[in-house]
Amino acid sequence: MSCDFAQHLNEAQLRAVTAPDGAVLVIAAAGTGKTRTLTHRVAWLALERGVEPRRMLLLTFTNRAAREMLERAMQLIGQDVGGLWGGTFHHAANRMLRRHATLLGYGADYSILDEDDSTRLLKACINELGLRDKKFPKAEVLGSVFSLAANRGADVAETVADRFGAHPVDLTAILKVHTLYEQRKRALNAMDFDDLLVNGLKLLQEHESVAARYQERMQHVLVDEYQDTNKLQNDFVDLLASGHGNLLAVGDDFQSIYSWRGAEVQNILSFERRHPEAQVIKLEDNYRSTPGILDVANRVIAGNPEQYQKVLRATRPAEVKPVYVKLVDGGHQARYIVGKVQQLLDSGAAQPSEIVVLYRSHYHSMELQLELTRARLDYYLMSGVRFFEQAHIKDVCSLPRLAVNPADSLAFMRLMEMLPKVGPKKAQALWRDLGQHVNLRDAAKRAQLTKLLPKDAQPLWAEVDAKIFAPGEGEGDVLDRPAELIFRLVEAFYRDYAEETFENAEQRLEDVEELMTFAAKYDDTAAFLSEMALLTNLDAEQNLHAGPPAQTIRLSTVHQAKGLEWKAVFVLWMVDGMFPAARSLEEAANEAEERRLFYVAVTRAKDYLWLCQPRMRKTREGGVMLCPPSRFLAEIDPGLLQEEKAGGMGAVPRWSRW
DNA sequence: ATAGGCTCTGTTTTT
DNA sequence: CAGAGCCTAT
Repeated sequence: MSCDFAQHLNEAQLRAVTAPDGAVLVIAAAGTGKTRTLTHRVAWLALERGVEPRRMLLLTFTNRAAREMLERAMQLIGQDVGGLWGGTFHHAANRMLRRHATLLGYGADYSILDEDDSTRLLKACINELGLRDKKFPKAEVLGSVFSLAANRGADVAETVADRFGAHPVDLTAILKVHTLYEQRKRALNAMDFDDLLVNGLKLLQEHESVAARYQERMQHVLVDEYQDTNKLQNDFVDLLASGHGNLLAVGDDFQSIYSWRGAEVQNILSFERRHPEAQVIKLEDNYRSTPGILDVANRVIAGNPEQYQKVLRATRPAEVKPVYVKLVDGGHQARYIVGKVQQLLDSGAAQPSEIVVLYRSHYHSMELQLELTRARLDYYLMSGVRFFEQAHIKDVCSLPRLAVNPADSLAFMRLMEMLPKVGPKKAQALWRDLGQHVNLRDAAKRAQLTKLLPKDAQPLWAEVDAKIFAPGEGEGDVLDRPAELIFRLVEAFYRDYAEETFENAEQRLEDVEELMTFAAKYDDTAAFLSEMALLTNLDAEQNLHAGPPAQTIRLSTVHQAKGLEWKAVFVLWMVDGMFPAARSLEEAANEAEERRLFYVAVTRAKDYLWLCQPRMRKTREGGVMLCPPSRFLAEIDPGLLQEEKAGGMGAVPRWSRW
């Protein structure tokens, strides 16, 4: 049952793992065994220090990271770590708030609004205030500014003024929208993603007994990806650990890539100031990449004058240098990559699952997707579409949502708008006439609803209602069984609706099937819904489709590739305006973050790295536009790269129909 | 007045 | 590929 820590770890890792109580900051450069260190720390605390897993809190950036670490820790300890809290900040906050929301004036069964819900609600607020105007900022834009303010713990007015800079905006009107939005969320008994963090922190700050309870319970707080914490998360962690001071933070300031979401590199840079007795341990021995790749990585990041200077030290033998290819255009780039992928596969140099193509923005992968399809190469897109935010998933979840939270007007309207002759206006009128509260357990209320519906919808809904609320064979209330609830809605109504509404109804109904399988694990509708809302697209795919297909190459944004590694990495569109992104460069300070993003891309590679630079791109009007090479390429000494000539326009595919 | 169908446009990164 | 905006049918 014991575990030989000294044998599994290098000297620096071992110091981190066996550090005594108190604050510890681990600066873990890319590929230096950060996950290994964290999981061994958990195991060490459990085995050598006798800390029960349930007294540890492990905060991670993604659910995937949490799951991975818990699994590994479990293997090391040789027993279940079920009691260990592990997950994202949003998850941890939600877990606390589910228990104590009433202290903050929320109902215990509050809904969680995803981004789509938030935007809709904001739109409604803008309309209601009569501000819908070409010149008034769009709901999406306001949403992101409000969110930024929340995550920075900053003043909304200042953030808005800051964000819009010189552009003339009606600050007073924007603040009115914000106030109304906050009121509406309250009326809905709902929290958006930011509210989870805001209220999670507020709970601890304003309710000493609650804070004491969790401080007592969480004897050790461990935080992953610390460089990407924002003000709220940082305060949350500091507060939780303030009693015993047992806080272990792991991060790499070079990989801070979420400032646009309110992440504050200063949190990691000022850690020592805030925790003067903290031990600081640097991990610099890289086990992932070849020296050639590390040379490039070190070179790239040298352009950023951050505080914790560190050099990635190679532990692997030298092999080939990273490749730099100039290409004619996006099509050429796509054909080149497909060719190289085929070479890698044919030569046995890499398995499909060991290959990734990275890019700055989702749409950069369009041409490559076409080309891969033509070449009949399967690929797995780490997509930008969030599973839960797809229309059909939200449609079927609107019923359980309303079941849990009778004040959730968004869910109610969504449900009603699927009925014939019911659009936004009618749905709103219904909501008003029903007293802005629809408790599905109340049969009289449901009857009243049916009566208020337009004639075309009445018989349909009456039947749906009857089928959904028919006394079931199963035990307990249907409303408490999310899978059954969704199943009944689908059978009574949604299957037909989907077939009439969507071109790809079959596909969507398959998604719904998978959703039901997932839902079946829950006998608590509220728990199911918050889990759904907090799942990212990646997590959803892991959970619902039993992981990505093992034998396909991957396409991913650099952001989503954080924390992962592949044998062969291609980086697309190394062109100024795309990587770095034009919009990021509008503010000078963002260049450094784009550079860190490039650093993240480079350090994903274990053996092979290709940097691709097309010379031109298509414009909207069908013309072409010359692209200057990415400024980051110029920062790399030419000697560190091997330049490859990609012949002509690339081979024209044999089976091309054009 | 409102629902629903049609066309056009324009895309950073995500818990 | 979805969302805004316009048009038409009720």
